[in-house]
Amino acid sequence: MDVVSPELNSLLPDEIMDTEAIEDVPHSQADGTTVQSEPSDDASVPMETDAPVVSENVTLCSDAILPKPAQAMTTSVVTGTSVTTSGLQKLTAPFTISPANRQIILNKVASSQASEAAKAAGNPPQVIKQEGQKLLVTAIGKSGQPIVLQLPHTGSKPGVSQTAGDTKSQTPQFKVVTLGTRSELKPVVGNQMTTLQTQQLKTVQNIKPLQSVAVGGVGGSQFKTIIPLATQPNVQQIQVPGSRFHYVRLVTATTASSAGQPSGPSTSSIQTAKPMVVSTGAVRMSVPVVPAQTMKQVAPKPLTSGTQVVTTTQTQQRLIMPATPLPQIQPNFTNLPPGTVLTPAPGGGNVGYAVVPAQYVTQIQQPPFVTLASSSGFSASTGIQTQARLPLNGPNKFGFICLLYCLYCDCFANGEFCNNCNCNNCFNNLEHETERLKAIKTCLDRNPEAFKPKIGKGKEGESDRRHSKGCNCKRSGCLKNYCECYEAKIMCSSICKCIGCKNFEESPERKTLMHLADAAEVRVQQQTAAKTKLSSQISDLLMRTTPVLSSGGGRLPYTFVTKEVLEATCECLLEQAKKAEQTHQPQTEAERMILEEFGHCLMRIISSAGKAKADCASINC
DNA sequence: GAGTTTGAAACT
DNA sequence: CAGTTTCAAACTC
Ligand SMILES: [Zn+2]
Ligand SMILES: [Zn+2]
Ligand SMILES: [Zn+2]
Ligand SMILES: [Zn+2]
Repeated sequence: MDVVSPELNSLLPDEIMDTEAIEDVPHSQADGTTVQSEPSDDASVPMETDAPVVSENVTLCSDAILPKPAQAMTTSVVTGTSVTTSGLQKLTAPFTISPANRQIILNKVASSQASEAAKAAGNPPQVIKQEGQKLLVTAIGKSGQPIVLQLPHTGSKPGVSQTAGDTKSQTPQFKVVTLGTRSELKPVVGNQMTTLQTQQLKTVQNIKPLQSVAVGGVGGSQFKTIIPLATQPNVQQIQVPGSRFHYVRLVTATTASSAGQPSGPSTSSIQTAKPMVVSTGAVRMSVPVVPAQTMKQVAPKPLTSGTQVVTTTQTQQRLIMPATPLPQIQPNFTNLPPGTVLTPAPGGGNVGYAVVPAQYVTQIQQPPFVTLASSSGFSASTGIQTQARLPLNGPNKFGFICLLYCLYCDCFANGEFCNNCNCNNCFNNLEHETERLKAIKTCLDRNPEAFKPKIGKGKEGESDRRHSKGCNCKRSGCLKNYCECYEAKIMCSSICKCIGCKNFEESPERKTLMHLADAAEVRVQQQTAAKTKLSSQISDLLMRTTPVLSSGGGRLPYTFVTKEVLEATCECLLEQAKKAEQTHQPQTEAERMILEEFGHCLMRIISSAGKAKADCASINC
């Protein structure tokens, strides 16, 4: 999955929801509508808490609440995305966030399966297609071997992203096939497809069977998850072993536990089972979040005894968890199996659902509803990993931490993989997909808006542009780039909590600043124009004087310092004088500046003359 | 380029 | 919600 880049995110919001997207999804309902979690629908959908059911286009939160009708219909956004083939590699968009900003998450297929599949597969077509239970990607990797994605043995997979790992999947060389990134989908949905996007789409477009789960929040903030479906949408697949409900795990299972882990608590610490039931208007999903390895150690409990249903928001989203206070439960969210993603609903914070890697889901025979055990290495209140910090030797951006604190790394915060930045021990890359997904989840848990642009898009005109949270400046007067409002070139609004704000319409300071900025810009332009003119005069002169030089080696000063050159030079000097005056430079400084400029002009003239002479010399020879 | 200032987000 | 900590970027010299 990928988080849509800010730019994309801002572009997609509403448009992405259009019906076209739905049409592209084969498994969408015939009428093109999606199942929404409207109250009325809730009753109609037989969902039991124990049986995690995910039907096609399931909207976890009722979209009906959304402001726009168009959004209500939405659902299908292919997430996931990037097919990494030898030629196409999309590093950005590590995870996908729905238009309204929500995210999606996916699971990975066990690497072993993938590798085996890869061996078995020949050279399939060039499109990703589903054959029975396998998803074959015909693209050839660097190794020359076809990439094969194997779906969970049972069949369909509502997996969101698939990473086809070759035998080396644990190494940086594994191929990752993600199904649909927002950026890639966007083209499909909208009309604005860029060339790049088109290219990226090529490979992914054919993955039609999709299952989309949209978790809607109130008021337009909803999470959407689109999961590739195998053949038929089978609800309740999650709980029945061997059923079609699977998530595709893209990265090798071993990855989580091995190499990449910095200090480890991330994977090994997952020892408790956390039954989670997310009910949406139409669907309720119960996902025992427990590492496959530890499943047996967990004593299954009746859902009723140790769980509680938490209903958040007006929609029917609910989380069914052990009846422990939320604060205590939260830490466990971080201990989900590698690849598990939680998608908190906006606003509520405790609403959402968990997507568990297929490997874990399939192994769950009896959803163990157990009391969650506390895990070490995680903050009790936030669930953020605290003990895995890497020693900071350098300026980091620092890899692992950077994943934990998305704000510390712009790349990660922007939903991109680190690339060409100076991160140390960076984990924000494909090689650490597991950690990365976890980090994404953590960030979203903490702040559902984490990957959302802070500045409103301003749909109807620019008046709408404003900081989503407002600034909190204390000393900058909101007239320096320290202020996010000012940095975005927008004025502070009522939601800002700044002190001593000078960044408002009538602010004299702001006006002065604006004028100064404008004046500076004008000066730069004038100066540039003057220099350009001088250069052209000189070169022009050069052309005209060449004959003179070649004929008899006249005296260069008189040859080059013509009326035009003099005028151009004077213009430069005058510009410099103006500049000095506008910046209130003392006379001595002004004189120095002008003389300096004069020196520059002379140098240009001399340089030109020298060149001309040299050229003549070479010509004569 | 080194050092300082600043405010967002995390954390308590 | 308020105070503190941490960080990277903005800014200054
Ligand atoms: Zn980084
Ligand atoms: Zn401000
Ligand atoms: Zn502001
Ligand atoms: Zn302000």
